[in-house]
Amino acid sequence: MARGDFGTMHCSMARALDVIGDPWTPLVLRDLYLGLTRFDELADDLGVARNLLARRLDHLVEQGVVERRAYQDRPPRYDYRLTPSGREVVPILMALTAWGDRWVGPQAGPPIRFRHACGNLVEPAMTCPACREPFTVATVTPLPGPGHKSADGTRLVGADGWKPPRAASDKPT
Amino acid sequence: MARGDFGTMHCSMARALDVIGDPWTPLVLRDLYLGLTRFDELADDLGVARNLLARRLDHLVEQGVVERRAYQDRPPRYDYRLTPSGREVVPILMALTAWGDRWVGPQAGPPIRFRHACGNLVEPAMTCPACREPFTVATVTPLPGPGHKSADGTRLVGADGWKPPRAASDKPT
DNA sequence: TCAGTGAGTTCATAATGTCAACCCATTAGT
DNA sequence: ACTAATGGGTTGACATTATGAACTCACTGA
Repeated sequence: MARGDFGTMHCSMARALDVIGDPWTPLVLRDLYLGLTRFDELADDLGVARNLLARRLDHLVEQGVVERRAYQDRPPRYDYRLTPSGREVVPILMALTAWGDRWVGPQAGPPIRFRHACGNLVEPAMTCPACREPFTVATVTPLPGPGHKSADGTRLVGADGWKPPRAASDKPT
Repeated sequence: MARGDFGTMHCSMARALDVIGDPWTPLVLRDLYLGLTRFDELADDLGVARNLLARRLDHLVEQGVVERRAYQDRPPRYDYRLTPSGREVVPILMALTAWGDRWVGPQAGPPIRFRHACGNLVEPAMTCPACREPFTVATVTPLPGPGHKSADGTRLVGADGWKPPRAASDKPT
């Protein structure tokens, strides 16, 4: 199984990873979110090799996450913007950033925080929209959906007696 | 800038990506969450090269996201479990899965869904814990935090007049 | 005319990933 | 006692991908 097959796997996460699973890609998307739009800005800001950045951007455009548009004609010049699907990834990147702060961040405290329109300074976390409680492995159960096939790592889903993973420090059963 | 430097960048997301940014790693963590624990189970389920899986697991153990423990002594046999930080990544993976369903998933519908302890079948989404509204790029503002340094892609954060990215279909200003 | 900008491309080299085969200690089957 | 199977890897050859620097090409502005 090679990385090139991610896009055809019957697994939504693998398919998502095919689009944004490259290590540079989330950083590119974050920069587009923060307001950088041009090739050189991205290359300079991230320090990524320019040919690699070109490939990543092409891929993101193909996948519909980023749009390439001309902002002048002579000479032709382009910039890059998030599409609706691209904008929907951003909160996930915020959650990832918050996780990084919590567990592997620099000692000095979070370099970046987020304020919601309601006025609150919030730590991005997954919350159940219905009851407002945070999602954790202990309070969420995976179930087979309409497109479920029992294969490729999802075969445990929906098995009778499924339990959230034991804490690493728990005794084996 | 090489991928090897991600762990030392002054950016919580880059540091998070250093830990879980490899394309296989989220799939490994998902399998551990779903209940697989053994090397061979993971290798067979994912189809990942075994030496690569060994390296990924070592890295995850080093970073404290996964714990390796002996479950028998003769012959020595080990399994892998999520640590607290590992369990905290899982909701982010759920969000990624949901994004994949929405934008790049198979036509047949989501292969997997999630039920919260409150009884609701929910689409994992980032929600403001205070006001219960979903996070979007339009309702969240990034601000410099206590550990902020103006460098490496975060220099736009907190700039006066920062605005969420325009829709790709909007006219340029 | 000459330097600079923006958006890349090309090339040599280095690092990683992939695949198949192998190893080792033990247990199960015959 | 011999044989195969299990589990958790390691080794090595080969293929793919990433990196970094230099180069291109079409302008623009001084």
